[in-house]
Amino acid sequence: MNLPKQTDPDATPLDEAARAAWLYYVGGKTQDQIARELGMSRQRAQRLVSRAVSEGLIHFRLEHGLSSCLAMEAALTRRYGLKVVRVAPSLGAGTDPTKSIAPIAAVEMERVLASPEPIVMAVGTGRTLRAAVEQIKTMQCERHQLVSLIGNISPDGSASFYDVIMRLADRVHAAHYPMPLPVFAGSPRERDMFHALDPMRRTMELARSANVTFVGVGQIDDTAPIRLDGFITQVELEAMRNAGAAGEIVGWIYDESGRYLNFGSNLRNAGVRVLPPEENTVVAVAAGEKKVPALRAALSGNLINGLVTDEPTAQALLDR
Amino acid sequence: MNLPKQTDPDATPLDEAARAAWLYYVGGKTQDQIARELGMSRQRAQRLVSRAVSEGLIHFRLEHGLSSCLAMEAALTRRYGLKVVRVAPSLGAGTDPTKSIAPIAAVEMERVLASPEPIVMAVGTGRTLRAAVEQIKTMQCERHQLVSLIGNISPDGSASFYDVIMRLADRVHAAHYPMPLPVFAGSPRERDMFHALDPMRRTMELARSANVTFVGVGQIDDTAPIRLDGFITQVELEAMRNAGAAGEIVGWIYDESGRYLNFGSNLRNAGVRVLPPEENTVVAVAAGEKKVPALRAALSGNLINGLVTDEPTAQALLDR
DNA sequence: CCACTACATGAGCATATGCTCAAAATGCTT
DNA sequence: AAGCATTTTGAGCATATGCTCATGTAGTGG
Repeated sequence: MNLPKQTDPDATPLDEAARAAWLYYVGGKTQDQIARELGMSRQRAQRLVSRAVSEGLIHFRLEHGLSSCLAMEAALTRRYGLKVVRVAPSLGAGTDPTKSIAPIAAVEMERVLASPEPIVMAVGTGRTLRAAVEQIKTMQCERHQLVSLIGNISPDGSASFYDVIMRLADRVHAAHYPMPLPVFAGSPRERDMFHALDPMRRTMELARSANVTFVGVGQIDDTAPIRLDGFITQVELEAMRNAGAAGEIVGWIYDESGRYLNFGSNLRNAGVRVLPPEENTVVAVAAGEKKVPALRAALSGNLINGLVTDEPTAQALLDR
Repeated sequence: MNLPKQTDPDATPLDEAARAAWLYYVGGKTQDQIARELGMSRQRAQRLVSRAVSEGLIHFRLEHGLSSCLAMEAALTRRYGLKVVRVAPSLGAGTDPTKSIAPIAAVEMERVLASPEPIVMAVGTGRTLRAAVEQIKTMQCERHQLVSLIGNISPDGSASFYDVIMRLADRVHAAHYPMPLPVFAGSPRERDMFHALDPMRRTMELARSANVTFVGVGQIDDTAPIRLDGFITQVELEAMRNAGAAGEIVGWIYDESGRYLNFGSNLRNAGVRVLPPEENTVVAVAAGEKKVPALRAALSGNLINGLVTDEPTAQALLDR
């Protein structure tokens, strides 16, 4: 056995965690061995490993497509004519589906960003997308441009609630264009004023020219994120539901056949809405029983031509 | 809790292993929970997880460059003017360095193969390279061409001892050109006869035109792989050592300043030797104390302009 | 149809892991 | 420099993991 090494003096705490995780997962050593090698207590080694996992320093990636998931991907492609489909294995009914689709969505985003041609990638917001971005590996993407589809000022005035674009830009080192706007303007007139600003116009134009777009999908029910996060009021939500609201993408509410409502909060939405894609690719990242109607509507209205979801959701979209 | 699911009737054993590993590593569940969810005994779940790891269905990847390794990479780049350098964290003095460099080399090869332009990748053989290829993820690389630098018939007549190119082609679905040749011909004349064959000529030409080359590096001492695998005799090895042999790349032996010996077994080598790269990239994948002199020689003779190695080896190459 | 090999299974157990808690260290404010 | 809050540390312990071994089960060749 080796003599206990002194820990490198110039190692950051994260370095130590990464090294411990490397020894544990790649080297297959026990935490006891690692502790001895690194000259620390076993508990400290244990904490470093667990920290590395929770901080995302080490990633687990399934390199084997599960045949059941592959079958669903093929079926979804056929049924809805999609360009991009990934179905993540479920983690069981009790678990937040975000946990399973985030790593898969991250791989898909990496694949897109690996393109050597300069691309414009537009992104929405939301918990799911945020989780996915956290799992993306660091890359050098100076050639690409990232643009947000949606304002980054939430109703309480704080910037960046689920600040997807900034995190993404951090990770992949690309030029990025957030929208210094409220998500919803106070009135249609106020929104028009914002839109008249020159830099805003340019950013929105960039967003509309995106080659690839990644968005979340919100359900319209009592748990509607757009309502829970305080973007629209309960009253407004009810009105939209009565008008046939079925789902929402970057705050734009559409009905069950995927047509945007020309009504209510949509008149105040200050962001860029996603239009049925032609050459470009629009990938929805969403899973969960509650989101099935919203996804079905977006798919039948061809608002999206790509999907990252999990097994139960895929199954639900295929049933019937 | 969920009712125990019946295992899918159409799931292959590997599918089950992959699913168990997904639930374990990505889902963070205990093997007990997994066993219940999948309707099997805990031991079975345990075996599935361990199988998924050993079969490489699940990969562990460090997403955080250790500062000490990054520093060495920078230093090696500066010292030897390299285009590609990766230094893997060590797994401790007792552990086979192959284990640590294989995953890093795999990432590097994936990066090269991700190129959308068609490329020609030449590969050597060896334990290390073979281990790296096993860790490469499956890809669709129909646009690329893979070519072997070295015959695939070993001295005992069996084809494919460390059949790197076939495995690689399997994984990445690219056109591939092995060399249906013995590694060493019986005599220079016999070698010339092989080389006169038309298909052989074309393959060798392809190999010489490679954009990127990945090779192992063999030491020339009592543990020389070229000797242990029975390619040359002890007597021949001694003669080469006396003539100044310092290392070997795809069976071609070079001296301490990286010049190929015009002598002995080199006169019978039927493969394509690696020449000092100009536009193209030649990456050596090798680590271990024993390989340091061979690596140093290859580096100072500019036989290679890329290196994947581990921490102690990098340190040794930088010391002095 | 039987004997044989090779591999899969579950029980039992030694060991590894991760959680909780109290003590110690660190940093920040006054 | 003292006091307070926050974080880090290791001990102890309950639980999870993985190994060994005895037994079972399928597949193969006589």
